[in-house]
Amino acid sequence: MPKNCNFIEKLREVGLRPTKQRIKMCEVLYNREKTFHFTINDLVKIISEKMNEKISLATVYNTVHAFEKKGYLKEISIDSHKSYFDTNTSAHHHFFDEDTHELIDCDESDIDKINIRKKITGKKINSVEVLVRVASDNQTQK
Amino acid sequence: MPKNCNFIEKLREVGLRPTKQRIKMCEVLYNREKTFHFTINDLVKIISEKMNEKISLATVYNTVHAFEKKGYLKEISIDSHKSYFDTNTSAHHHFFDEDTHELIDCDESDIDKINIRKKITGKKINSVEVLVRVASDNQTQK
DNA sequence: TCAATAGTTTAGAATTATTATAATGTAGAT
DNA sequence: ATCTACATTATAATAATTCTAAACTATTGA
Ligand SMILES: [Mn+2]
Ligand SMILES: [Mn+2]
Ligand SMILES: [Zn+2]
Ligand SMILES: [Zn+2]
Repeated sequence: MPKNCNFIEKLREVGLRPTKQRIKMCEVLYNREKTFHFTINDLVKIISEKMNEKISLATVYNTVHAFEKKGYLKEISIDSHKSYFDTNTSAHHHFFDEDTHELIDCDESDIDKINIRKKITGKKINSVEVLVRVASDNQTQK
Repeated sequence: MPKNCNFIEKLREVGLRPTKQRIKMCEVLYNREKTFHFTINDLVKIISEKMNEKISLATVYNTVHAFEKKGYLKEISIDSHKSYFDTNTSAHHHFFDEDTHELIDCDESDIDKINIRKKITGKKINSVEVLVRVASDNQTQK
């Protein structure tokens, strides 16, 4: 989704009513330079604290899932105890910082194309994604 | 963990008391030919239905986490709505069947070694795992 | 313009997964 | 056999998510 633009049109295009709440969420999610990785709680905090806008938690859940269904967001499974979402909806690889619990996108060029030799009969491959878990490299530690 | 063997010794070795419940769980988890992927609910069902053994849900949670901490089990994040565990505790790749929600191990030989060109300063790589999502390949479908 | 309508937001209740509590039970040591 | 630390259990508590039903709003078209 392009930045600094008419989210009303974008929402209409996919058949979502451009309500105040949805437009606000678009601003938070897509008015930025880089891919944004977040949890529902992150998003609620940003809207209520940084943007000083009252929004119901249920609406954030509803809207995030509406966006997901329409292809505006992608859910990422990294940590079974937390649900992450990603404004980059293409299949791509991630670094996951186990210290900060932060997700970082991996460029195409950072990892060679992955060749899968095994076939599962009757099944087609939908996506191939790599997760690289990293953590601080203090030799002094432990 | 070897199969058909003395789980009592194994448990003692890592400092877990070999209780009735833990031995039962070892039998379910490790008396099998292949890697076992399961959810807490799968495990409770197997113990109570197939093995006809009463066990408290809290004990299954406690014991799974005790095993995880001792390196007998590994948690796998695939689907943020469900927690999967794996009796194969080494870093390895998976196929995930989106139709059946089944996890399948990938052999070393099935995927070439993955070369990560990007470095994150001050961070070391803990693991590199690939998830291949597959689904039924019916041309007739949709 | 302005109701009619369908879709949306909301507060709060309900549900589900997981963890905590505290009483009871048991393994391992003496 | 007794003791003690640890484990199991039923149940309560918590946390994340979804449901419900009433109030609200964007859109349509008279
Ligand atoms: Mn979801
Ligand atoms: Mn866990
Ligand atoms: Zn991403
Ligand atoms: Zn596995």
